[in-house]
Amino acid sequence: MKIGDLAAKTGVAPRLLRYYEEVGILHPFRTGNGYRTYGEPAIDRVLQIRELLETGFTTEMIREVLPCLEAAKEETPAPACPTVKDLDGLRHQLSSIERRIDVLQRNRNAIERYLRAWEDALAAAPTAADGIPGPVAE
Amino acid sequence: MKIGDLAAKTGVAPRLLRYYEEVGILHPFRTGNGYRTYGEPAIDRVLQIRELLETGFTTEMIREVLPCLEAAKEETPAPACPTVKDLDGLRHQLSSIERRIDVLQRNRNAIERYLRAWEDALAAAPTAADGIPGPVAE
DNA sequence: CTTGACCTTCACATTAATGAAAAGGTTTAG
DNA sequence: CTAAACCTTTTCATTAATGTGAAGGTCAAG
Repeated sequence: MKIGDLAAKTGVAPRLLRYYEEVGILHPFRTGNGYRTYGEPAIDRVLQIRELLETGFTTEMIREVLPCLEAAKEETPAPACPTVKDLDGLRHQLSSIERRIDVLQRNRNAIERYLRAWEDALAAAPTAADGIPGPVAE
Repeated sequence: MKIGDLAAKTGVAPRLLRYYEEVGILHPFRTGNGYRTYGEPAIDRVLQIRELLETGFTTEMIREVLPCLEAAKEETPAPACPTVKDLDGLRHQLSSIERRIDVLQRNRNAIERYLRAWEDALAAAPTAADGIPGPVAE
C-alpha cells in the first residue's frame, strides 16, 4: 500500500503520515524506488495514533506505549521482551493516564450537572436565557 | 493578592499567569498603579487550569468550559445565564470529553493487561528480559 | 509524452510556554 | 530622604510540538 492509499483509508494527509514516520511512530517499508509501502495493520495503527493524539498524548508517549498496545491485542502472551526500565516507563504512563481519566471524569460530571440544571430551568421557563457567566475578575 | 503571591501559591510563574490572562482564561482586577490583583478563588482556578491543560484541553476549550465548571460547584442552581448556543457548545465539549475518557480507559486496560502479563512472566522466569517490541515496519 | 502520485527539502502556522529588555512602582535600611 | 533591592508592567522574540504548503525532481501508468 502506498502513502496515498493509506491516506485515503485513514483520512490522514500523506504529509502527516510522513511526519509520523519522522517522529518515529510509523515505520513503513521502502520499495526499490524509495516509495513508502504500508501493510494492512498500518491502517489501524494510524487511526490509533490519531485517537491518542486527540486525547492529549504526545508523539513521544505514543512512541513508548504503541508497541505494547499492539502487543496487548494479540492472544499470545507477548511477542516482545521489554526491559525492566521499559516496564517502569509503562507503569508511569499508566498512572499518568489514570490521573487524566480522573480529571476528565470530574469535569464531565460537573458539566453534566451544569447542563442538566440549565436544561431543567429552560424547560420550566423558556424565557430566560442570555449571556454566559461572563468575564468576572478573579 | 499580587501576581507574585499567586505564583508562589500555585507554583505557576508570573509570566505564565499573564499569559493566561492574555488568552482570556484568567481575569485579575487592577489596582491604581496597574498591578494585577487576584482574589482567593484565583488559586483554585489556576490549579484547575493547569490540570485541564495537562489533560489535553486547549486554552480555547478552557475558556469555554471554565465558567460553567465554577458555576457547577456552587449549590445555587446557576449564577449565570448561558445562551442556547453556549449550551450546545457545552454539549459538544461533553461528548468530546466522553470520547477521550473512552480512549484513555481502553488504553489503560491494554497497558494493564500487557504489564500484568509481563510481570507474571518475569516472576516465573526472571531470566528473560531484553529489548522492547522494536521498530517493525508497518 | 503527459499526467498524476511520490520523493525530499525548506518554510510557514499555531499553540503553549519562556526569555529578556526597558521602564516604572514599592519597600526597607541607613 | 535616599539608595538599593525587589516586584510589576509592557513588548518583542524565541522555543518545542503538531501540522501544512509549496517548489523542484523522480517515477510510472495511460
